[in-house]
Amino acid sequence: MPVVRASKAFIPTLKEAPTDAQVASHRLLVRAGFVRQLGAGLYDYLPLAKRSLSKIEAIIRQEMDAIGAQEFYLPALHPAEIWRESGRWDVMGDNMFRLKDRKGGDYCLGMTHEEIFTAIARDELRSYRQLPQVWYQIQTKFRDEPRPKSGLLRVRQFTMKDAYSFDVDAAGLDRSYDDQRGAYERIFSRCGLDFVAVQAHSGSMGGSGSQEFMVRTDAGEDLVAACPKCRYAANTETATSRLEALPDQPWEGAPERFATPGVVTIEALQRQPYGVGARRQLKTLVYLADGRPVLAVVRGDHDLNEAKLQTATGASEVRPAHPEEILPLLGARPGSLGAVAFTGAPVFVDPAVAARTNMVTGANEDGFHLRGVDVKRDLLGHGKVAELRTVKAGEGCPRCDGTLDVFKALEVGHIFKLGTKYSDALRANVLKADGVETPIVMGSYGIGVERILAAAIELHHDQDGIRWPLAIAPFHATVLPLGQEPELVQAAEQVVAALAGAGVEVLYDDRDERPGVKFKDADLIGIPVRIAVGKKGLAQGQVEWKLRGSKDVALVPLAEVAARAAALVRQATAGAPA
RNA sequence: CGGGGCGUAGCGCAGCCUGGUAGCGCGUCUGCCUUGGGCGCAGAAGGUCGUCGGUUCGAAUCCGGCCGCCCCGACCA
Repeated sequence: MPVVRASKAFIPTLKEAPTDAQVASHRLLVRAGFVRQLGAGLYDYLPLAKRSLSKIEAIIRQEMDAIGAQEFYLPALHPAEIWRESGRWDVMGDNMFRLKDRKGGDYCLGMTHEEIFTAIARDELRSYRQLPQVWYQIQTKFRDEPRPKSGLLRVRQFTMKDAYSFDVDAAGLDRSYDDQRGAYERIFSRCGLDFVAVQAHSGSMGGSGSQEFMVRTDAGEDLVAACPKCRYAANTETATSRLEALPDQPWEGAPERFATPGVVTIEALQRQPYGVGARRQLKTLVYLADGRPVLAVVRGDHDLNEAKLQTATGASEVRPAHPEEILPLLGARPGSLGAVAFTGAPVFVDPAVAARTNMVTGANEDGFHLRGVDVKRDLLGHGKVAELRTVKAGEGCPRCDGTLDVFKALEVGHIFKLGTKYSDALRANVLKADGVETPIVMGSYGIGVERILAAAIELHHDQDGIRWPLAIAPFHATVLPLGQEPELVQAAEQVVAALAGAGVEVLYDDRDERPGVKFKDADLIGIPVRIAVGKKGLAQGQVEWKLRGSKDVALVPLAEVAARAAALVRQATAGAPA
């Protein structure tokens, strides 16, 4: 095992981090000399980072290979045609980096590789006998994120392990999907991450089902709803909850229009003289789904979830309508909108209000509302029930009698049952045993490599720096001679040689620095085992053994450290498939 | 895309309001000193003040355009 000497290594640590680093992983990666920023969402990975990233990739490879997945390496530069075939050249919009070649042909930088892998399957797979196939690669992806942020957590160029499964039928897909899920659990565990697998929104990938692997951290951008009593856990983009049924006072006859001058908020309608509780109001929101207007109706005190609206409409993109788009459509401004008897656009109604009666909503006339609205009678004739609202912490679990917890989380992996969306689009078919041609049933499975790195730091750090899980630490151990005296240096080099001989990866801090500097850097970089060689200990033939995660310092005979470190490394990196 | 902030030495910042000398800390280099938690002393190097234009005798400072970066709201590994 080669030894790295700190005096020669490029490990540019900093006393102060740039102020624009907001999250712990970003701050520490910069301070500890792992990364530097090149541009918005673009990072230089320096040698320390490269070492850790390579370890993460190695774990991913081992687990992929263990379930029979085969590694590929495909281009990151794609001709536009293949994306046009699947229809995603347009769907991906501004998130895709696009460019032209010298002849004027359209190209893009790959955001993901469903199209490319599916094209290979289409061209090469003919028979069900060749299935299942599970293919993967570890490769660079490019996404022109509207807002890169949080260091490595949201960037424009990143490394993804993406895998694709090809089966004859849904049962085969289920098996491939389960294999991947198992591999993902082992990968994240081995990388030292606590994670939860949650039910997820499929977004632009399409398909029937998907799960995200989430790391619970405030640095994350997703919200997960989870039940501590049962296994239920879902991204709030799909999570549902159990709500108490609300009693409604009876109301005879048709809705009644009443004047509400100047009232344009739920809040205002709650106040006197109206006194209409938010839970008795219908909130009507106007959105454009792929450019076409739609209405979303939720309870007054509930929040619309745009991802759910996207699912309900089947659109690839939804956005709130501008006020000037709303007025001509509904004849009123926001604040007086309602969906009663409105057929000018599709209407979606949240289940929480589907059975309600005697509700109040806008009359589509500025300054007027309607009361006595019976949702089933007045809205569901033309409208459709669809999950639209965002669940909140404290609501009932939809699966048991528990109470939902809602927390922030970072997505590190996502697995999808794609079905035949891409095989249909690209005509990737095989012949079944009965001689009939059938579209290949696909799954797609992604892991963000740099996100694992950053997530591990979010989970494992303290005031002094990073506390790497041993399996993905840039080095297993660091050896610090606490002075330049020949006997110290000689003893340190003896320890270093023994460690290297025992298969331990060592950073040897041979710099002519004061002990304080070496201790600070060792803590900052976060190497799991620190072996300090000082005069006092050496007089007894001992060196200091300290683990980054603990306060305890042990004196260990010089001759025993290597075996001790090797045992620790063996134990911590166990779990690799044979 | 909507809103806010910033751009001055490698890093962190002051100077700008009220135009005229570009400064501080850390880091770097040299020497001495020190050697168990980012020591101490002395000396030194290092800046087209993001960029283009305007105002002015004179612009880091005032005005305008552009570029870049960060943060807050809608997207994803």
